Amino acid sequence: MRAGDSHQSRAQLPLRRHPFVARLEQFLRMSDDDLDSLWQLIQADIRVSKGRDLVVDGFEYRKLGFVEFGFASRYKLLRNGKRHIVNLILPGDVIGLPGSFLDKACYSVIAVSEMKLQVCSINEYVRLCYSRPQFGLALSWLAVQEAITCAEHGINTGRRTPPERLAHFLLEIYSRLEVVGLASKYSFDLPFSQEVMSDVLGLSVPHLNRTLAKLRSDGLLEITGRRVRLPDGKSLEMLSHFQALKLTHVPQARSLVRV
Amino acid sequence: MRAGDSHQSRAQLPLRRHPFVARLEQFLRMSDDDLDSLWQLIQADIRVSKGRDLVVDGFEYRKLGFVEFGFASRYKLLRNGKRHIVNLILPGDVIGLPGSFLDKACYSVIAVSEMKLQVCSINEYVRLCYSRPQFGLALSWLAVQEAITCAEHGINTGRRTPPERLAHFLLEIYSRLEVVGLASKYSFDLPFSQEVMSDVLGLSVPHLNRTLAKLRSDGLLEITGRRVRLPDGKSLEMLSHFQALKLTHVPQARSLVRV
DNA sequence: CGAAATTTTGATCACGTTCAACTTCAGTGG
DNA sequence: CCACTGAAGTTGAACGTGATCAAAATTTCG
Repeated sequence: MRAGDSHQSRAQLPLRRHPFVARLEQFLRMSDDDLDSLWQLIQADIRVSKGRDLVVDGFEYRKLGFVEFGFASRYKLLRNGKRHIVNLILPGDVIGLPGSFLDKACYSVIAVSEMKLQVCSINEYVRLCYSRPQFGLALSWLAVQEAITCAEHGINTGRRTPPERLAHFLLEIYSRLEVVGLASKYSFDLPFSQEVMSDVLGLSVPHLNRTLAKLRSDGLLEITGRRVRLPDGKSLEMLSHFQALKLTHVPQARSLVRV
Repeated sequence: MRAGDSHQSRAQLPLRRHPFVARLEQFLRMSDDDLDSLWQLIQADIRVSKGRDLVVDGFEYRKLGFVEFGFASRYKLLRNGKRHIVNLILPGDVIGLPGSFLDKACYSVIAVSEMKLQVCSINEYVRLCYSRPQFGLALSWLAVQEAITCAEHGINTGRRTPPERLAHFLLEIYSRLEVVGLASKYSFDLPFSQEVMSDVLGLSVPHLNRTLAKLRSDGLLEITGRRVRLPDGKSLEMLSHFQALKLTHVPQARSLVRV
């Protein structure tokens, strides 16, 4: 933890406990030195209030933002007035993926709650990748995870019934929050309105509401205020064909002996 | 082209003309030397016949396959017997993304036509990333592109009407084929049965068929055998809210001067 | 406390699924 | 060469699901 001390005041929590780092550690072993070189890229701590736009569809965005806390949604507005939420952004997620890889962002990102994030420029990050290639690989791993999440959303809306979709959604959020220490024992805080969830799942608000009621009456879901509990996780997993992702570790340079 | 000559016999076409290289060149400048070091990873040329499984859901897969020609589909079978195709794999695409990043692949890949691909082990590729970090970045760019494609499929099935979906799908395939030189002037060969397309779009086969008929009668689509023509690309783009992806270039090491 | 946002309930209706039959086409062997 | 086969494409009718619209109930927040 020694190497990170110089930046503690900015990060305001031990680096190793930042949810983004917790996520990286799923698949990448980082020395204190690695961690420190990553943190030196951070240009600013940003606080964002609920409802603020972070990325706007059609405009250039060339930063990476590591979410320390708070929630956001990445969405696209269609010409017919409908909105589709491509992915929800949770603590530990990166904002600017995929926006920073495009001339112009193709989705918007809006804060769903008060948020705090650390921001660096994408060019700084790429420079780091040239000196420490494992960060380029880490970025690949993150992007692959993003791709899988989106693919599952496609399966949800394409081929699953509304109760299956909702069950899958709840389990996905649960498992993503668990990785960063914000959920355990099938229980977590769900800071999303039903309108947001319906735009993720491709359902109308009334129908989502009825679907929630159904899962509740089937004993698969309990809601108290913002708190969600899944009393029978296994049944939910069966119902929704949910499988937790197990990412491999990024191989380390020295372990890759030429055959 | 000098540097690649030693491997010409294996690649069987000039390296620069391989569709995967054409795709990479969208966003990465590669020297002959870079290209050669990539091609040295190739362990085998593989030919696959129609209907063969390349990746199987639930099994380990630790390779990258660069498609020289032919088509495949990446799909998941649900317990209720339905199938959802997460993405179609075209010439220039990579097989094993995302499968190689997981303990066990979470989707299957099946050849939809005769195929040919060049294969290397994922570990060999990662080793290359440590010596030439731009390949790690390239992998990120590819994964981001994959994520965006999947996200658009989610929007398709979540919030677009069947004609919009189909229009978007046709334009997506067109623009992906165009990048690798297999389509031009809004015309291309579409080697997918209606059953495949319906599993991409989350529609039943009869309804997809009627939707095809509708686009045809609206003068937005002409089909002769396998050949597809989109007589009014602009209207299709309007109808489906389609936007071509413009990926940024991967910054080169020397262009990233510290501020 | 009042205003606004969110959640819940109800009634109607259109869209897309399902299932079935029929057609067309490509490939194969008699 | 034509008959046969199986796959792919096309069409039709009936049904059910989830959207839509509207209104009431509840919660949140200024």
